[in-house]
Amino acid sequence: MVLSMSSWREYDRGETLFLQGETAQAIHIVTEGWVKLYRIAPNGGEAVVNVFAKGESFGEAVAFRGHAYPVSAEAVTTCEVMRIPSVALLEAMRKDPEIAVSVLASTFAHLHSLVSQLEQLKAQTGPQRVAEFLLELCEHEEGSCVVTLPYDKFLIAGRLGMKPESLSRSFAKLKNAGVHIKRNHAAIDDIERLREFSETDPVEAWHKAQ
Amino acid sequence: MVLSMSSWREYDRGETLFLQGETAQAIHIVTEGWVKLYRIAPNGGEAVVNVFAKGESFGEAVAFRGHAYPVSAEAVTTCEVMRIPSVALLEAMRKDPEIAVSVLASTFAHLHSLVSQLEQLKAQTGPQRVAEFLLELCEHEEGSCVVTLPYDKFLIAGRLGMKPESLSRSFAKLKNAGVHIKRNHAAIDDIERLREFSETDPVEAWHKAQ
DNA sequence: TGGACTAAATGACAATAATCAAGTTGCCTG
DNA sequence: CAGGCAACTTGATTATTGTCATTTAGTCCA
Repeated sequence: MVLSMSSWREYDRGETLFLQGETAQAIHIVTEGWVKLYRIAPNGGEAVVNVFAKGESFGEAVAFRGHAYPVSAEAVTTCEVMRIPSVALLEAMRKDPEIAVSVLASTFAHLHSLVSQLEQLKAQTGPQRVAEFLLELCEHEEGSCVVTLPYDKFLIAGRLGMKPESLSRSFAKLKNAGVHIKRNHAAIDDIERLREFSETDPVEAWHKAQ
Repeated sequence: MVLSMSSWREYDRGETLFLQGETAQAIHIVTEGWVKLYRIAPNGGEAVVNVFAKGESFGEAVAFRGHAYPVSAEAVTTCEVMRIPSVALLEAMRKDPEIAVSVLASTFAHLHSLVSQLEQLKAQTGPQRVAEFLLELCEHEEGSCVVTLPYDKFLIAGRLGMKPESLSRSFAKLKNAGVHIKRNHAAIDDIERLREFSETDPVEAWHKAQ
């Protein structure tokens, strides 16, 4: 039932899914590619709020009330997105409250991710945020590994609240924590060591980075 | 029904309502005073995520899944808090899906507030964030007004992602935008002018602040 | 193979915010 | 009213980040 009312679309890189201020009438699920949520401040600055990958959904909380989107969405790669009209999901929710609970759970995940970002911005230095970003990409908890940077450095910088130049310098500092960047791959010598770097006091971290 | 299962408690200033990592079993509604939500980063830094006033609720999204709180909560003034066990609300939601929708709406409000904070941190300078904070306290859209700072400056600084000293200096810079601080009151000469300050380009704002 | 384009790194400098230290100010209490 | 405490302000210095300009490297395509 829900599926029957859903539509499905492809977007090219750079294409806009919706703009902040538009009235929300559907929730979106990324089925392929990457979508970024960003916000333009009145002074013109862009803040990347989140980047969603395959399987993730966004816009739940907004759509239900027909509020205006607080953010804009843009495809950062060619991608496929499923669109579920909010009326369809609302109806489903009325029939099965379990659905309501799982929508809430998903919304909570977003809330949690925003809280994490706030913590990082307020309490960590640039290189520490980069370290944490890399750690989240790792699949293991220890040892060494090589991760692929999921999108270009310009976007990563935005996501971490810094300029591309600063990201570049952060990568340079992380060499002392055993991280080597080559193209869009990052080789991490020792995951534990990198985690320690991201968790130590900023002033200590500074000495280590020298 | 829901109310019959709820409890009600007073907290002294500085008392902890819950700590991050604890399992959530209830949502909280502030009926008097102020409660801050904060998060301690692994490196020891504290990030104030939000400060809630009378009438506001928090913890909805977490409680439903019995997840661990991502943040800690502490009373910043003496306050009264209502506690609704999540089982009670879950049951109510099953009976009346409308409740689910309104819980989602409230969760969305939090989500929106977090997005705003991210935007401010990523795209605005310190003084601009302070200006915006003051504007949110104003009840009018234009003209002049006097607002009362809702909590002490140490906490305001934390909420805005800066050190108390920086807040102090920001206030000093805002004198040029027609803001005068006296004790815990801020007199704003011209709301429009202050808004313009918070919305102009950082580099322009700098010239104006000289 | 050789441009031409783009992404990224680097250097020099300005600007913003943190840190440390020293004053204020107001308030409470004996 | 003096003394002491706590919150806040101010000053001097350092560190981090942003900005602008330039260089390097990689990729595409004829």
